[in-house]
Amino acid sequence: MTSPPERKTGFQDIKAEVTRRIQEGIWGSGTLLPTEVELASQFNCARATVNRALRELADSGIVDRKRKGGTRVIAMPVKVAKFEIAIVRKTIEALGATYRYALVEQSTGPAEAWLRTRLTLPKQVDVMYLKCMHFADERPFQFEERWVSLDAVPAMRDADLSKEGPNEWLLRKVPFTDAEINLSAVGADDELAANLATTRGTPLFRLERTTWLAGSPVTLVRMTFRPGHQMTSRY
Amino acid sequence: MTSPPERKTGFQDIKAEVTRRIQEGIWGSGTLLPTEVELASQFNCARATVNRALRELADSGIVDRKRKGGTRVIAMPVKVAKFEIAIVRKTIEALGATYRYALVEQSTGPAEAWLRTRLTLPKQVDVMYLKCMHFADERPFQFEERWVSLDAVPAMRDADLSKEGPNEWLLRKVPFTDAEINLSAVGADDELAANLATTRGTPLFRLERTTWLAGSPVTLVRMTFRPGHQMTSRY
DNA sequence: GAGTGGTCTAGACCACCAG
DNA sequence: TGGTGGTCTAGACCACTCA
Repeated sequence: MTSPPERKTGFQDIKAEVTRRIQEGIWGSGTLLPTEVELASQFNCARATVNRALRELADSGIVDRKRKGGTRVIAMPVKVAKFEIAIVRKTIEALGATYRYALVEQSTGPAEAWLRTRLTLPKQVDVMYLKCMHFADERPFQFEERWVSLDAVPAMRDADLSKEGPNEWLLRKVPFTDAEINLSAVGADDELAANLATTRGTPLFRLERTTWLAGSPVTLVRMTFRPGHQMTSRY
Repeated sequence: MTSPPERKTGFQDIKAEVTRRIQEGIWGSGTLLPTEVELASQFNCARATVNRALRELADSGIVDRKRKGGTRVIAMPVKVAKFEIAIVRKTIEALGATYRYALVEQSTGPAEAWLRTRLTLPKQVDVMYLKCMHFADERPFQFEERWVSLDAVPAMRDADLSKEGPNEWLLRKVPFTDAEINLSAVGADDELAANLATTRGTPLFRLERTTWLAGSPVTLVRMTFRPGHQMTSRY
């Protein structure tokens, strides 16, 4: 026989096969799939193998699983897109450009009302306010504004941010448990225009991230990118 | 003894404990974690349980795993943010608003050069071009432009898009295997300004998605949102 | 070559929830 | 309340890769 190696049925094969059946309409929207036991029998493998395959499909938002209810093909899938949020330096280096960082401004003072609201901060907490620039091949790439709770990160007072950006400093020093990311489009004001070498009103892509450590707010960062910046994801 | 229920150690407990140790700096950046066998022994559970915990942490971008190399804490983690991309109607209904859809324009013709490039289309393929609007409580919410390969979706020619948006129609009829999502900020041109009830130059948030079915391009959709729109993700 | 993670198995018990 | 998925176990073999 010239039969090829013929690998055994793995969870990846099952994922592929189930996906195929859904995509080809064999199992249309809302269809109730066979139980794990049945599928295991059909695929001639252990139930755990089927379980892993279906569990991962559920994670991807392809099917919905309920105890006793079985596994169903999701009718209008809420697709989940994963975006990789790397630190700016990595992003720039990935573009093949040379990275440079510059601290523009640094100050400390009590948190303003809007910031306390945004961070869920108790009254009267000191925050450090930072402005910095990230360059790619000496051209402006990203303007960063950041507010750091000195209550959560007292060591920030003594941080040397002349060489290393606050992002990397914080990543090294302070862990966080929760984050909220917010994407939007804004028009350049005079400061943004000046820093990003563009004109007032230019549409710019902005990413804001708020992070907490065990319920306590750590930092809010507002990153505004040079004109034309895009975020991309494949799945 | 008044000992509490004391659930057995599960993979979730292990995930939590490992996460804690990383966050508290017990296992700093780059640290090599104990092997699965060792951890299983420490946690008094089966290796498979540790395996699942560590595998999921690797999926989250917290640790890096290599055969023979062991499991390491990632130094500068590339955070993965998951954004839910629901159909517009769902998004609007989730806001508690009433959804309305309107088809603005529809035409069919050969694909232009830029589109062929964008979709990896072979020469001379007919595409359907669509413009539609999505309203929330009768106010403009999203302007949608779409190009559909009639080669991949011949049934599109006969689709009734007067009541249902092309997005929902396609989701019901045509599966896809791969997608690329692109986020950017654009300034409103005259058409966008008119459709989204704003003024020329207003910064707008845009989401473009290209989808393929088994390597063949299906559709490219360009969704531009009303001023102030944001996308949010928590993790 | 040897150590590590990747995966599968066969069986078991449990928790949730639709009928 | 019974059926279904959720999870764990103890063991096994394999595949990658580092030294």
